[in-house]
Amino acid sequence: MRILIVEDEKRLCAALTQIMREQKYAVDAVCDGEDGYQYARSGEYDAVILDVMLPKRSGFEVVKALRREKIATPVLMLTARDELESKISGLDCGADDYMTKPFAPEELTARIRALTRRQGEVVLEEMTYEDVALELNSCDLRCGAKRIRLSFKEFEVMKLLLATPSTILPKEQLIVKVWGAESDAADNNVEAYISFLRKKLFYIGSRVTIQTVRKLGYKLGTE
Amino acid sequence: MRILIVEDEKRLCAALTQIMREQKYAVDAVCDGEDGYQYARSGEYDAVILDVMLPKRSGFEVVKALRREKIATPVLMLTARDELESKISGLDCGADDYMTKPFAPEELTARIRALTRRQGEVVLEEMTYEDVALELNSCDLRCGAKRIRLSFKEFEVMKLLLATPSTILPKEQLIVKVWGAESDAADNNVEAYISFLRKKLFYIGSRVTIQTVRKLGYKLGTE
DNA sequence: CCCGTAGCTGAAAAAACGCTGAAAACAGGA
DNA sequence: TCCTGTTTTCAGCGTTTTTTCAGCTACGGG
Repeated sequence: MRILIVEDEKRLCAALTQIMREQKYAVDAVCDGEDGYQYARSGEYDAVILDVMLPKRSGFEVVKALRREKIATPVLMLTARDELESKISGLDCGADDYMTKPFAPEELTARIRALTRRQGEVVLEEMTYEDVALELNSCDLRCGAKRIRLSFKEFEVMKLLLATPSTILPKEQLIVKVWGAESDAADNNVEAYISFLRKKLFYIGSRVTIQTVRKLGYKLGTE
Repeated sequence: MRILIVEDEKRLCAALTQIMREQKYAVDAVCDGEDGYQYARSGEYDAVILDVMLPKRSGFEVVKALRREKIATPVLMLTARDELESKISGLDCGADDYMTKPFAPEELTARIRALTRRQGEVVLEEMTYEDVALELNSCDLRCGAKRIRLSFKEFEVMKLLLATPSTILPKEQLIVKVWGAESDAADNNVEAYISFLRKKLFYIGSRVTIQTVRKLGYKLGTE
């Protein structure tokens, strides 16, 4: 779940971000109405938390503009207490809910839950190199019609290789990114996984290979 | 536009009725939870204003009962100020919005406008994937002529799986969306329901399967 | 051509993860 | 209240993933 926070007051913005992150939302935060509008119109968010008083464009303008473009992302407006007029115009502009400052974190999260309850999300993506594709949503490695499921760590390693297809990926970096900096994984762990991946690449009949660069690391190539 | 008001405090009830009538809504008012429930389940209202503290059945019970019967009429809950817990449970129970007492008439009308605006949304009859269909009104899972009733949680889980058929649905997300973010449901709860659903999919003879993606979650697929 | 280092890989052990049947706890309706 | 269907809990089991290890191969420098 992705949340966009549009709030110019630095401290509040940081607080909001933290609260939502704790609830496992992916948060982006911007601090003026123009940026808020530009980000929100991408349509990639599951909800927007929008202050009314903002530099450049007010929260009202932002919602109105979004709705005019048929962007239906739920919007929760933030208003100062005693700005009843704001509340009303906010809802009439097309916001889905509003909340007065200050507020309890629980209230915020409950409201966002209510707003996002009806959402579904669809993101399709894959990384490719030559004739192989790594399907990020299923962890499948595919070549033509043949496919095979990768385990979690295999997937992580393959992802890193595909991320920088032309450059050499040092073992050290693989260890840090896949096993974590703290871990005491040895070089041989990486070698084992490279071996697994080679078998799977072979199995699906790809002409992509993982090439060893002695003393330096690995890179993708073709036979 | 027809509005149902469920409020036991006589003066408040009269005030609400008057406010809404002034806005040209057709208003029915009842004063206990049982009546509120019976009236609301007729489904003939465009919105319900529902107090939490009510004789016979609490507002929570009423919403929950309505939602269980798949009555989607928007519900605005009324709670005393400082009953944050109530607010949260209200939204989690299936209410669409809440408002604290006392409140300004303009706020009430604005909120009702917001709630009734959402009515335009298209309501899906069923969600399908390959040879299975999930009937949203009856909670039945169907494959060809064979069908089986799902329990509420089974239904919720299946709905989420169907919402993103090609992508992996993490357990974490299932817990948050089905059990609620606050809940202390364990991974095993999800596993138990996946197991139930698999049995039912098998029972109706579908070729759809729920595939496990270790460490990541579940997704739908076919044998 | 030989040696030493680096890397590879099969097999097996260890750990993590997930599945499921059964029972208990719970909730709602008659 | 009891009964029924739902949800939670738990323990044991099976599977997959991950780690480990040992023997092997490939490479490059001298």
